Amino acid sequence: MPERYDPATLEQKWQERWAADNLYRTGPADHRPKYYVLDFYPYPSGEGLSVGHCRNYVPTDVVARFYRMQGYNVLHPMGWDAFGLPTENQAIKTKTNPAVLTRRYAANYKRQMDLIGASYDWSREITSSEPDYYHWTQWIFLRLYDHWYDPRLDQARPISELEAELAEHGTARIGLPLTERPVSAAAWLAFGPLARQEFLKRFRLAYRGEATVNWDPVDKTVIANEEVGPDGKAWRSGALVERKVLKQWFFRITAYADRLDRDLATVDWPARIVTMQRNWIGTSSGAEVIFKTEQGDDLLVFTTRPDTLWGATFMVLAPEHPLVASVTAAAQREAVASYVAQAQAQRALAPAADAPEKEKTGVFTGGYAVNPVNGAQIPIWVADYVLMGYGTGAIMAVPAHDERDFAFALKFGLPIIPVIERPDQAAYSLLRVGTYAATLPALLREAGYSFTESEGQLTVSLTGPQASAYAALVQPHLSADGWTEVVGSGWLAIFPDTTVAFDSVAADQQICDHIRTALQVDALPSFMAYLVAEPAYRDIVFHAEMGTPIHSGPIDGLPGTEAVARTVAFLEERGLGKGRKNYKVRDWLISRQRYWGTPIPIIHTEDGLETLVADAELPITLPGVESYEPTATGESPLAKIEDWVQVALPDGRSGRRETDTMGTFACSSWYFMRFIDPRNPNMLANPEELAYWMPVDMYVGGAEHAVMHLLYARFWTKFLYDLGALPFFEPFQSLRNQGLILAPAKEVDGQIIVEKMSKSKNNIITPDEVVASHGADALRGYECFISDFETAVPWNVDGVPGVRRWLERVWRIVLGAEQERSQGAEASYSERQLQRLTHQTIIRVENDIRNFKFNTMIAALMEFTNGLYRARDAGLAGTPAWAEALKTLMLLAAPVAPHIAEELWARTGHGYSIHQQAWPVADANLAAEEEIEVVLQVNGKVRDKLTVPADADEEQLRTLAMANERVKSFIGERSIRKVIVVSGKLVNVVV
RNA sequence: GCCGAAGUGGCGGAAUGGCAGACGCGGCGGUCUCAAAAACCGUUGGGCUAAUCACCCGUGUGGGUUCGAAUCCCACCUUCGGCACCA
Repeated sequence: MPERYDPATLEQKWQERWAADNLYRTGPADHRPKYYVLDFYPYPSGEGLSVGHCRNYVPTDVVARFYRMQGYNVLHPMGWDAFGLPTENQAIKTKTNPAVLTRRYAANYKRQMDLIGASYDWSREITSSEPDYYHWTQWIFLRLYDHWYDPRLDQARPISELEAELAEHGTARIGLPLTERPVSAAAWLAFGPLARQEFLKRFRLAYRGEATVNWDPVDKTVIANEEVGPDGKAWRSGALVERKVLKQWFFRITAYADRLDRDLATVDWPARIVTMQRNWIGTSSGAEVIFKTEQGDDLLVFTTRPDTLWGATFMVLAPEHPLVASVTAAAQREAVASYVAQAQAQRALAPAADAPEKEKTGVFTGGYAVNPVNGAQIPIWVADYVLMGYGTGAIMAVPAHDERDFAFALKFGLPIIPVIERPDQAAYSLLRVGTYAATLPALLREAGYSFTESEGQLTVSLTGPQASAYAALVQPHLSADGWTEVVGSGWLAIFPDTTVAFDSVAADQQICDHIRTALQVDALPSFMAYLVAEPAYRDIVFHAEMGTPIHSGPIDGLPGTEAVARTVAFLEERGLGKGRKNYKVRDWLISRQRYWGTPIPIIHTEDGLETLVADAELPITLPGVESYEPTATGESPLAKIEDWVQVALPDGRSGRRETDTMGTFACSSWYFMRFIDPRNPNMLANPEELAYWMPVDMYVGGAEHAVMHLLYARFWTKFLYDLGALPFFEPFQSLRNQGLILAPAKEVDGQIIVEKMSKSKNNIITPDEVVASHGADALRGYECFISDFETAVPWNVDGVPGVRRWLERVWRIVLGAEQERSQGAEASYSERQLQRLTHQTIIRVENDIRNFKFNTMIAALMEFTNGLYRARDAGLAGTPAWAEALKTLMLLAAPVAPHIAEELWARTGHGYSIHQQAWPVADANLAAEEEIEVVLQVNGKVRDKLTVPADADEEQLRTLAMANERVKSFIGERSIRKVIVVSGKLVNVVV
């Protein structure tokens, strides 16, 4: 009997040997093809790794080992995304330096990664909280600050080039949006330094703007969104969170929005991630539109839906809008003044975060503007739901297709005219009790309309195109004082004497007059106000979707996106507006009022100017201090450290350092480049090495990073590309997301409960405990085998022993085939069959690794092992096919089970190391089947199976099928309508 | 609310237009053993049945496309992930 498989001893032995030999050290660029396989940058927490994290690290390790055996130069590094809130909070709590905590946590992660046999090149380990790393985060910040985005060249350029252009031409050639105030060359030259700084802020890719933070009034600190409960109270203090506006740093990612969207076409990523990024960026073709006031002023609005312009029935100005005074008619002056004053008073009281939507308020100015597309006079209102800081501070209101405008129009009785067809074309018509003839229901049924009846009231469902036919059918059967309408699509008001299309403000008035008379009421502000009050119509009166325009003159009937383009062209031809792409994505807020982050290399001088820290002064390091407690002012703890904050500039001026630090997304936006040349003191990374190794070939991590991290990293990569620092513009060629591993399912009161692993639930399973009981190879195998790679799945404690049993079987079949035989009957298995299985398995395993099907890769290896047992019982041990099969099994198992593979390799007399061997090459001829099973179906049901030569053609299959007794009996007397033959698969006889 | 996914035996899953349930866990029966464990062999979706013959049903629910649907389309239900200061 061979020695028992003892993972604890042999795993430790080989891990020490591999480390001593630097087996996984990656050299510089060479002649070989490269493969860069990277895990998402982990944040080392005090809790260490769970088996859930290993779902990421094991598969990438399998891939790295596989590509090494394929002859690639493989880069497989690991480092630590170490700045951030959890460590800082822990530091405050335990009064320990966060750098010390980080090193402790990272060392533990590294120990665990070694424990599971991960083949990282630790000589390239990086930590983003170390000065030699964040030096280059700061370096990139300085370049962002010093560049602007030129839309004409579609790339970043030095800000000095913008200054030169401004001095010569002003903004005339830059193509500013209409909303941006232009500046002439003379005006620019007349600007003082502060005015220039303010102006350039609008262009810089890193700039200081204003943003609202969550303010905890008890702890007197800025807190993260996740530290605010759903009730708007701070987790720690329980205080009601307030909002506070601070000056903060942003990166102008919006400048790159178009390229970030466009270049998604060049990457191999899961489709859902691409879609999520596209939705996040949210490109839409909007327009700036000029409305003329009665006084002849231009009233500029921005709209994301130019296709709805014909439905703009009023305008709304923010209370602070500069034109409020001039458009207000004398009669309304007092009302407007008092509303504006009230709105301003209210704004001073910062509303709580996510306050429930309050009732709309507003006041009519008495003034009108002209809708540029149809010349309609539309009233101008003032309301506080329009914000001066957003867009132009004025909107065109399209109440039929914008929810806020809809609510506002209903409240103030303004007309609402639908101008976009519902995509589903659904419509309802309500026939009220006593308004129609008794014969009508039968007629409707006969005509094919479906309707429901309730207490004599009929609700008919139809579609827009049926509206006029429906009107013609119903009208003669309405009682003299009755009426009905088609609502949702088709839009008609049907009276006994006339049918009115609901297509304009005039029609709205006409319909209202009719209904007023019939209902004998005095006031009915709009047809829509009447419809909304009718429960049957509640869900169909309003929609905000894209669709085909109606009641919109020249764009009627055009598909949505074309309608937008046509409208923009219409406006531009007549000088009434300008197309402008609009993005949902907002600029990236980078400031954190925290200690534990990368310092921002900016100095604020006494005269109010921002000064860059010189490259030679980098890195600006964090001061070592005792206390990381936040200040009471909202500034970061750094602000209290006077000897760090105060700086004297070489020119004699004095200044204060920026005390905000960068959020950690900055660190993780370029780390994949630092791994390529991690110790370079002179530059971010050597350009030749970058050119060889980038982009990352395979990037693997959780789908929770689908949007932000990936978008930010892509943004920085494109920026560095524009600078000429990189020869590529997409950082991650292929991306895969592993599914979450949940805690083992448990049964409570008959209910199966599955939860996330978490410390608070005390249900974390660590790799340490699994390795201790079953070994790293069994853990690795089960991580692969547990489920499809991308699927979330609960851990099953019985799964690891199953994989362990497989490893035991591999151990015994390789080392002790001759000694052991099954007691069962003599098996029949040929050498040729074994050979075929060997080569089929090579193909399967290889394809599965390439396609991230690690679960079926393990299944293939298990089937191979089962086949070897059958072959042994058939007496094949010792044959050439047997020797080839065993060698192949060890090589194919090496990526997933590196320790046992290395041990067996050594014990079977092969040279160290199996991980430096070439991957076996499959022979397609040896793998080919000679005979295949073909299914015979009658009417799609399997009735028999035939074994035929693999190369049997369609005609042979058809003949065999028609001659088959079972097929004949199922056909019986019926005649054959069709015979479908799929070579190599089946014959289906249709009767 | 908005955006994005996923629903298949007792359990994890395989099959992505062509034999549903590969592989493993668990269960059942057996071999070995004084016995147990381990290991090995066999069996294991449901119904009907003397039967492991045959037949019928079966991939969240309802409809559709097709000679043929777990797979494609529509609607619904349920569950999960993200939503910009956790990373």
